[in-house]
Amino acid sequence: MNEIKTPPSGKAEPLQRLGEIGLSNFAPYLMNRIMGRYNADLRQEMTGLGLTTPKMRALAVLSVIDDLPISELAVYAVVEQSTLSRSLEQLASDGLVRRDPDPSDSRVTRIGITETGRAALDQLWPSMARIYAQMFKDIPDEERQAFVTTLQKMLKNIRKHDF
Amino acid sequence: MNEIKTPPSGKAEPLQRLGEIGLSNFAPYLMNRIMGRYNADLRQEMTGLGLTTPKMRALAVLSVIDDLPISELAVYAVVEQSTLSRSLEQLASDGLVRRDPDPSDSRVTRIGITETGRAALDQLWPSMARIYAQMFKDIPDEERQAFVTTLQKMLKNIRKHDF
DNA sequence: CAAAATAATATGCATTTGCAATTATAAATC
DNA sequence: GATTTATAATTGCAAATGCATATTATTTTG
Repeated sequence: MNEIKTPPSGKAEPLQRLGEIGLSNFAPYLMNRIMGRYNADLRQEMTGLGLTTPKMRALAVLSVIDDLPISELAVYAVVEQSTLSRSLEQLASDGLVRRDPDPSDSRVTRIGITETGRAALDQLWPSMARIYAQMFKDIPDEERQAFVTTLQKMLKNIRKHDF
Repeated sequence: MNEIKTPPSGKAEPLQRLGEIGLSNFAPYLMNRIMGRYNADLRQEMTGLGLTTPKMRALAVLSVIDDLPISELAVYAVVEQSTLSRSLEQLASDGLVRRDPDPSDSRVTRIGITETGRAALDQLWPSMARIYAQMFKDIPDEERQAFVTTLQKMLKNIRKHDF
């Protein structure tokens, strides 16, 4: 009772509606709810540090993969290119990132994180880790791992780029 | 190789940084990436129908749980209350929702979906279902079910309200 | 190799957003 | 039961967002 009905096989069925699935069985709904809270909670911590969600995301990505072209960073950071452009302007003027012209393609600007940028992120990290831990409270390691594995498959299924 | 290091046991460890975990092992990152795509893909379909993300979310929730106070709807729909207030204004004037005063508490306005609202959502639903199917392509039913179960636990862990 | 098509970034602008403050009502406290 | 405190919803406003476009550089094509 309460699981998603599986089509018997093959044949196209009259599309199951959201009301029949139920909000709490619809993965995208649950994910939006969870990430809504996660991002809102984090935003509170960021404002104290003068960061916004796009800025924080850019820094977070750069802390792992450095020296990215802006367009690639936009994909990784899940921020609109135009929004990111403006965020980077500020991050650069605050000395949290560096802008380097790409030597082989002069259209490209590569973004790198500075020591100051890393420090800013480090200040935020404990909050991120805390909210992360809260999310997975009482969820066994094995389940967590399986969950991440599924997420990786989903990203592969849905993403538009190869990264 | 490439899994999250588990603290040996007990003792507090020097916090593991994001770079060590890796973006593709960090669940919130993956979830933001996936939902970013999901929402962006959906937005495209919505604009054709004159809907925005907040409006669509309100309708989607109402299609499952009707006659909600605005403040509760805001939580379910993951939309800021002030934003929702304005979205509902438009939905109401377009005849997609109904606004009823709560009989027992005159501060409260209860929102209900109209037939027209349901019809609008029905028009969008095939796209939602298609993107949903794409997300879970080649992911076995059992895995999908386990994934949703974990999501439900996570929401319980992180949410601020009892619903 | 000139012309056209594609790509990376920035920017103008209208719209949307989120925060704080406001208004109206209800509940709690003294 | 009057006063304080809390809750629901709206609204003013500055800031952020997304789209379309502009600009510059590269690649492709004829």
